[in-house]
Amino acid sequence: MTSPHSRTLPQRGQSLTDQVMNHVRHSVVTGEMEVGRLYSVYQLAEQLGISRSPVRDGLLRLEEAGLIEFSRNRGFRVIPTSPHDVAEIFSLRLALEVPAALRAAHASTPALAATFNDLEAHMRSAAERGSLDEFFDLDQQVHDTILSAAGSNRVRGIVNRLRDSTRLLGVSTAGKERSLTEILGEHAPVIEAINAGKGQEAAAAMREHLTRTGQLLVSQAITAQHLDLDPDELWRDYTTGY
Amino acid sequence: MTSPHSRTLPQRGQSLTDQVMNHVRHSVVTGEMEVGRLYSVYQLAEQLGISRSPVRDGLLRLEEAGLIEFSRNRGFRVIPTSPHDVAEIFSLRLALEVPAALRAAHASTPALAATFNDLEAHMRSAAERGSLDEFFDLDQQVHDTILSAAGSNRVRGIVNRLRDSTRLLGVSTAGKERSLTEILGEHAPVIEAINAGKGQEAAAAMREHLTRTGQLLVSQAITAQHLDLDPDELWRDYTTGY
DNA sequence: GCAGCCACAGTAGCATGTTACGTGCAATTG
DNA sequence: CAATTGCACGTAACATGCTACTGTGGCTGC
Repeated sequence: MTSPHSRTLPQRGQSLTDQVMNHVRHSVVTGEMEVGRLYSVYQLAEQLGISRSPVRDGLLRLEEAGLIEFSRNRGFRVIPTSPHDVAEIFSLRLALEVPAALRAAHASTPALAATFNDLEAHMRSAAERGSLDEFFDLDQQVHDTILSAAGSNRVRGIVNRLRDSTRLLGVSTAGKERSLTEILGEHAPVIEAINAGKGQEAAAAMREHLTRTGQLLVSQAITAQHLDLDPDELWRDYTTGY
Repeated sequence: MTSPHSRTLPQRGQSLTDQVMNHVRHSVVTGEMEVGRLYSVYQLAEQLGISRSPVRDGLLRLEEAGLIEFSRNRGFRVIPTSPHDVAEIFSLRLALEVPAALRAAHASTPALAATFNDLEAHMRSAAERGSLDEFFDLDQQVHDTILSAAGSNRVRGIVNRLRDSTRLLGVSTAGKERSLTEILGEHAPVIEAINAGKGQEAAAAMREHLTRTGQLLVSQAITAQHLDLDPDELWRDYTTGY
């Protein structure tokens, strides 16, 4: 059971700890692991055919990131992402990524523009094919590239961590292909403004994009969890000031 | 040495892992551990008289927080905090804490005001006694309380993690007692505005406070590391847009 | 029927053995 | 003398044994 059989494809550089983290993240978005249900380190280690150490290490890091929660002597569970959480996360992204777009515009280069155009083309392709996984992956890359161009390396890490918490909602409920081309359409002005070096416009476009996406996800979270909340009011509560 | 003797006092809540994290943090600010030098898990475990597991766990979490860095099969080292890092960190805090001050003002209550006044009194006392440790501890509590009142729980975690990275600079170089009363004087308007429910004023005062502190720390970092940089220019580079 | 007690199962946390790998050094060779 | 290769050492990463603790369900007594 714990022997190193076929599954042990080490996949260069990728430590078992990282693999565990990816496995859990992936299992959550695919629904393989239920939110709220208790799991144990023992169980997961056996399932993956590895020992408890890397499993424990990975889970500890996921706990640090706020994705899971340990219940003392009972196991761990995936923390449900409430509409409040979604609103808070997007208020954060507004605070961080809107200024980053402005800064990225000021640091615009031809090489950067080429990267953006490339990413945009791929996104269009993914959207037409309706490939959700790929689309969201590219979406993240666009945002990451912007943050990188803005020289905000710490923000990159923070935003990437926040993304984990929202993705399970995003992928599971955003089944509308219409949303994909819509989101794509929101990216264009951001990229265009950055490439043109127009900071204020880039910031405004980014704000628009994040606001739309955030409001959409908040609404989806509310309906998915059968809650009786006013999405607009909730959104306003959390984004006031940002 | 490694046998389960008297040291096995269960000690509520405080796990060995946490103790390790605190030890490393403390050792860094006191200069007991040199920035950039290689240390090993083995070494540290023996020094603390515990096994490698909790040491490793704690260091892994510190790595996640960005305080240390593992070099595969070589050991770990404390990551140096460059003036650029300081500037980036404060640009982040500006983006997060200024809106939080505004939100806190909107959520002001008498109980909150009492907490603030209490903290302020303690800070004054600490400043007069020149107790740096205590002062910075209280400073952090003030900021934490503001974030808490603003309902930004994720921001609390993020800011607290950022603080670790700047503290080693702050404590080791900010030896001037003048700075303490100065910082204290900057807190007053923030607290006052929050208690009065005046959001805009609270935000402006927080911006002022963070700007001053950040610029001071950037300058200190530059001189401490004997670099030839213009603090104002560096500061402007990182805080544009925030 | 209810409350308190107790025994049980499962878990987190810690200790320690094991393995494979990166690094620097020294010996060897062209 | 310089470059290359082989080797020894120290380390991270992983595996696994162990123990104390805690929440849970069944049992007993009232």
